[in-house]
Amino acid sequence: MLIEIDFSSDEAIYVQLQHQIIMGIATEVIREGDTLPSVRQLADSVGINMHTVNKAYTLLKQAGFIQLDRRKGAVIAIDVDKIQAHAEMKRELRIALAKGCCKNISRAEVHELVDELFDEYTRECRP
Amino acid sequence: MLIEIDFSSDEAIYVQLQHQIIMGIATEVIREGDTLPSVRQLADSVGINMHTVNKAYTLLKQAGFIQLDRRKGAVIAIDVDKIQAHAEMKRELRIALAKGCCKNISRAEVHELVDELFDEYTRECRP
DNA sequence: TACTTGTGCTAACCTATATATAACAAAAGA
DNA sequence: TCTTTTGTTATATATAGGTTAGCACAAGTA
Repeated sequence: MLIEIDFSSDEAIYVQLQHQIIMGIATEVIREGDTLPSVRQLADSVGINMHTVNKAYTLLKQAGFIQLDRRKGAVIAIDVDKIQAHAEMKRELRIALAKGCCKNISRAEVHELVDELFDEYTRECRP
Repeated sequence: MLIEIDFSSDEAIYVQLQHQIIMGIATEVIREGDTLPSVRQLADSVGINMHTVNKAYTLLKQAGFIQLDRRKGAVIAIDVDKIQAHAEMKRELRIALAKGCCKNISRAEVHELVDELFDEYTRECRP
């Protein structure tokens, strides 16, 4: 999986790493059971410090996206907690949608945008 | 408009201020033309520094939610740039929805959530 | 044995956040 | 006119977060 970091971005490197790996799972570039490069390998290939990668991996583990195993390295393993995931999404969407509402973006336009984004994700999202 | 700050939150105070004011506009607690308290008044009433409020106001001005006038103070004035607002929302939703997709939250469930959130906003969102 | 793995620790550097204090010109009100 | 309040700018300080560096260890691999 190709990972690219924008060093001029105002987003922290470890946050960018998390986002790219989550996008990789959603778009099925990487799938359950696949392994990510080790913290040292990824740090070397991207050109950042080992601890920055470790921070991203640790947070992804806490969020239930990967599991860290000394034998296998970082393995994609989704721990589905729909209650928590739903609550987290609601919290994140509340402000984003309010901003759009202030800017006269209609409910229908948001629905269109959701469909557009979901079409990017090839991963099967079960109801 | 009542503003409450959670000092134990990991969100910066000036970010919390922005969010609460944006939510206030979306829920029509404050409307176009209404004035916000001055930076010093709000700082005093909330118990924070003047510069923290000023930072929030300046960013809200740059984002096109308020206008700062030496005579009237901070006035709610929406500068609608739908192109930019749409792009910004798309960027913010991309990661949030990808997370949900990984956690098996379906497209339909997201649509429900969008409707649920939009029902909180009483402001008329024109298409 | 030699190597790599995740993990833990300390230290240093830079930036971001928040505070305090001060000062200024423009506008409002008395 | 005088005073007060306004947004704005500036400087300084303290704390927290992000990133890097180097070192070390136990567990697992080749």
